[in-house]
Amino acid sequence: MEEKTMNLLCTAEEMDLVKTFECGQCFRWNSSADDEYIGVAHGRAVKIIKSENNIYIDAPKEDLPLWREYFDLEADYIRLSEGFGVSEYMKTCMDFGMGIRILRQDMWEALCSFIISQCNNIPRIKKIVNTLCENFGEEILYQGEKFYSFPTAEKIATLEVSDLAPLRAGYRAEYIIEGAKAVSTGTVSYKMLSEQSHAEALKSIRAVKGVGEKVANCFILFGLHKMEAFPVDVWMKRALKEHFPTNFDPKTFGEYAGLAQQYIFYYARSGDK
DNA sequence: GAACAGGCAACTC
DNA sequence: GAGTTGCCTGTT
Repeated sequence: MEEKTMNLLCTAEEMDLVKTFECGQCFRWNSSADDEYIGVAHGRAVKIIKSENNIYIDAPKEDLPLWREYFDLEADYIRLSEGFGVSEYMKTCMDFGMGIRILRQDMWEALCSFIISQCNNIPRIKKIVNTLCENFGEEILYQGEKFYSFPTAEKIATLEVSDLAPLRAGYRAEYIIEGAKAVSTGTVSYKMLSEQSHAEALKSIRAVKGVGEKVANCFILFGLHKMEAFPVDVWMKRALKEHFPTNFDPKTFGEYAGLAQQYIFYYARSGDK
């Protein structure tokens, strides 16, 4: 074990590794053992573990602020949830999902990943994303194993659809390249979009071919960390139909509706309903 | 082999 | 603007 730089990140109560990494928001974190995940973010491979009641990360002390930001640990999710209402159902969802952190992922990585997600299940999304990184990312050696950074939009923008054939991404390949071009040319920029309202950002990102309502909202929530974004997929449709009035408006949840969405979504996907 | 999947664009009315 | 259809690929 080369864990000489393990540093305390937060308590296990603040962040639940399984919930955070398995709730469908990210595709590059994998369990490497019990209570242990390895992922690639900020161009580095990093291990994170749960021990006793704490979460430790294999990163130097000076990088802790960076990782605390990535895991959104400065936000108090209990307080952000105050507008979610007090229905039994919402309480159940929140209890079940407590410990989920909405990651501050790289904008381009989120855009690309959720373009790939359309009409796909998580294992296949992970496989395609992984192949994309292996083929076009930079090699990262970590604890004797090879990992790969997420390729830059600039790099992907230079490719042809045929170059992406190894991904087996099907009709999404064209959309990946369209997204890469939009980001690399600055048509889509973090600065611009983060300064826009949710509605404006939605319009901006939907101008990219292959980005519809659902992918756009995932992008805004996970790539821009605008918490009012409320992605509705088939799971959410089912849950909303069952537990909320017809024509339910996410605005009811307030400006952190996206967090409510994650709690509902994660609970719906758990199989308990 | 047909139907379908965590969605989208293009087309129809 | 609401509804339908084809799309790559993999799985059932």
